This record gives sequence, C-alpha cells and structure tokens, in this order.
Amino acid sequence: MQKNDKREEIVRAALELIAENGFHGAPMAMIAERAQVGAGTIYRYFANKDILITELYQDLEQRIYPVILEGYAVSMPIRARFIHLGTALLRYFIENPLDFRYLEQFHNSPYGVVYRRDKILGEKEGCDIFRELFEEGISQHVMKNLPLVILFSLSFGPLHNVARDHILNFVSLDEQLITRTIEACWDGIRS
Amino acid sequence: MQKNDKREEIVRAALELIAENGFHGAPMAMIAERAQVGAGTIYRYFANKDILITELYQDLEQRIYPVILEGYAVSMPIRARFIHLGTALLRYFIENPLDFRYLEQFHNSPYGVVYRRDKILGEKEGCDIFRELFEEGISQHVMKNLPLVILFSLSFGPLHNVARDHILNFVSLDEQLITRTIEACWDGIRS
DNA sequence: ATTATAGGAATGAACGTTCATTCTTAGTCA
DNA sequence: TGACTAAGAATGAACGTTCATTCCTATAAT
Repeated sequence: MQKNDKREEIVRAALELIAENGFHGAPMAMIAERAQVGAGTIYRYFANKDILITELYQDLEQRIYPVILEGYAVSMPIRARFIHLGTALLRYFIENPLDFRYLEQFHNSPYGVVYRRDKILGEKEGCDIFRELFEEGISQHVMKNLPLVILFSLSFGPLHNVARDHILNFVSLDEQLITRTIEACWDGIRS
Repeated sequence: MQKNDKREEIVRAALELIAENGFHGAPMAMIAERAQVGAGTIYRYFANKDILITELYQDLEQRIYPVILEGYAVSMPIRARFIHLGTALLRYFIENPLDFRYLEQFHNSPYGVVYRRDKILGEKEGCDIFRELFEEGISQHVMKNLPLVILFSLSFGPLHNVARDHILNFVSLDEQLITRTIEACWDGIRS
C-alpha cells in the first residue's frame, strides 16, 4: 500500500463512521480498524482527532465546489443562477449521502459554529459564490431586501431539511421534486 | 427542599448544560453539581441519562404548545394561521434560547431521528396543528401541492436557521424582521 | 547475486482520563 | 426504632493518545 493510500483509507473510514454515527460514535480505534490500519498510524497523518475532522471537512468542500459550479456562469440571470446552484447542491447531497451527513454533523457541532463565525464575520471572501449572488440579487431588486444571513436561511434551511428527509427515507425526491423545491425556495426570497 | 423541587432543579440544570455544551458536554456529575444535588440522587428521579434526556424533551414540548396556541383559532384564514404559528414559534425561540438550543441538540441526535420517524410514519396524530394546517392549505389550493414533509422543510428550515443565527449573534431579529422572515416563508409555500 | 544495514513507517498494548452508574454510609422524618 | 431519602466515593467501561517495538524497503558492501 502506498503512502497516500493509507491517508485516503483513513479519511474514507472516518467519513463513513462519523457520517453514520456522529463524532462520538467514531472512536479512533474504530476508524483505524475500518481503514485496516494500526491505531497509531492515524497519528502519523493527523496530529489529533480535531485536525482529522477539520481536514476532512476541507477535503469535502473542495470536492463539492467544482461539481456545483459545472455549467454555472455569472452572466446568467439571477434566478437561473439560484436555481442552478440550488438544484446542483441538492442533487449532490442526494447522490452523496455520506458527504451530506458528515457536513451535517460538522455544522451542528462547535467546529461548525467557529467555522460560520469566521466566515460571516470575516466579511471578505473572494470565493463565496452565494454571497455574491445574493448581493447582486438585492441590488438589482429581484430579491427581498433582507439581511444576507436571512436570505441564506431561507435558501439553505429548506435545502438542508429536504436533503435530510430524503436520506432518512421520509420522502423520495425525484428530479421534478428537486426542481419544485428549489423553485419554492426562490419564491421565498424573490421580491 | 421538596421532592418536586429536586426533580425540577435536576431538569433545569440538565437543560442549561446540554443547551450550552451538548449531550457530551453535560456529564451527570456536572448536572448534579449545578442542581446542588448528589450524583446518585439523579437516579432516584430518572432511571438513566437517556430517560432524563427524553423526559426533558417532552417537558419542553408541553411548555411550548400552549404558548404558540395563544390567540390561535382554526377559524382564521390559512395565511393568518401560518403567520401566527410561525411568528409565535420564532418569538418563543428567541426569548428562550436555552429551550431552542436544547431542541436543536435533541433533533440533531439519534434521539431526534427516532422521534421524527415515529411522528411521520405513525400518521395519525390528533394534536398536530401544523399537519392539519398544511393539509387544509393544500386542499384549499392556497398552498403548493407538495408532499407534507417538503412543506414542513420550507417552513421550519428557515425558521430554525434564523433562530440559530440570532442566538449566535449573527443577526439581530426585531419584531419587524421576524414578521418579514415568516412572510417570506409563506411566499415559499403559497401557490 | 547475496547479504548486511539503516531509517522511516506501522503497529497495538498500555496509560491516564473521563464518564455513567452503583454502592455504602449518613441523615431525616414519623 | 424503622423506613425512606440523599450524598458522594467507588467502580468499571470506554476513550484519545503515546511509545517501545517490529516491519519494510532501499541502498551499500562483499
């Protein structure tokens, strides 16, 4: 096994176990076992569990961005851009339930709060597509003039809930239902 | 101290600690200390931690229902009923951040999933105001004809997000912003 | 071509800590 | 006195992390 294979195996195992059982249901010993690696080996790649968790999060973000940006262009009209990003994100979550469940765990934990605080208060973020879209939407008067944070909630709140309910089998989303849901979100934020 | 005082003190302490630090940041010993009670005493009132957690949840639900139903009547028009329940709930969360944070912890844990599964699959629930409202809204064609679960998400998703952001100080909701947010939710679900 | 050696990678038993729960003792009514 | 209640020390299981040791592979020496 190559060096990178081990790191990858550890990351994969951690993602699976944490997504399925939460941070506290994924002891390092169990992660090691599933990765087919000695318990101590993990510490050759990650200084401690916290760092494993946050690096895994960053890995995930890097994987998602290119997927939802496929076919996206700032030249498109605001509504089309919103629908594109929303449906792409929702589709990604549905197709990658483990990723979704991990992100959920992360955001509902102290890690996530720190992360959000940094993101929201550290105002300047070049790479934040959604902020850009919302700011443009407000200034062109096609979106309600509400605080950015609230527009975020009106968009991602339903998206997150709906993805979770699909993954837990409380509802079965097909392509049409995905579109209708995101269009409903749009109805919520448009002026 | 009366017998019931002790139980109440334990419940209060548990609510505070779990809301602030999560289930794993609220060891029984710490709960006992904050309740000014011996560690063993808790087990006279609750068989184990799981039962303490779920009974605390039920206590909370019982406290919230009468508050949001104040001034509510099934005879009101659908939209007015939705706005009433939404704003009342959001106001309650903002005024009782500990309660909100506890509910959040609960729903983002295995307890919450079991609870939701029971509620959604055990279709018949006499006391479920929201289900009643949504079903009526759909049949009167004033709401989008989407699965109930999705209408729930479109309503409670934003509500939950916004309450959290307010409590974390990412936004400051006043009475006007509360109304505008719930009205935006309505725009999302109305046909 | 074979053996010897070095050094980094991997291991998993062991450690110290933390936690939920139980047990023993002490106190308080009636 | 007897029966119930409270307290907090004791217990054992589970966890993250460490570290002495083993394993592997690439190069050097013969």
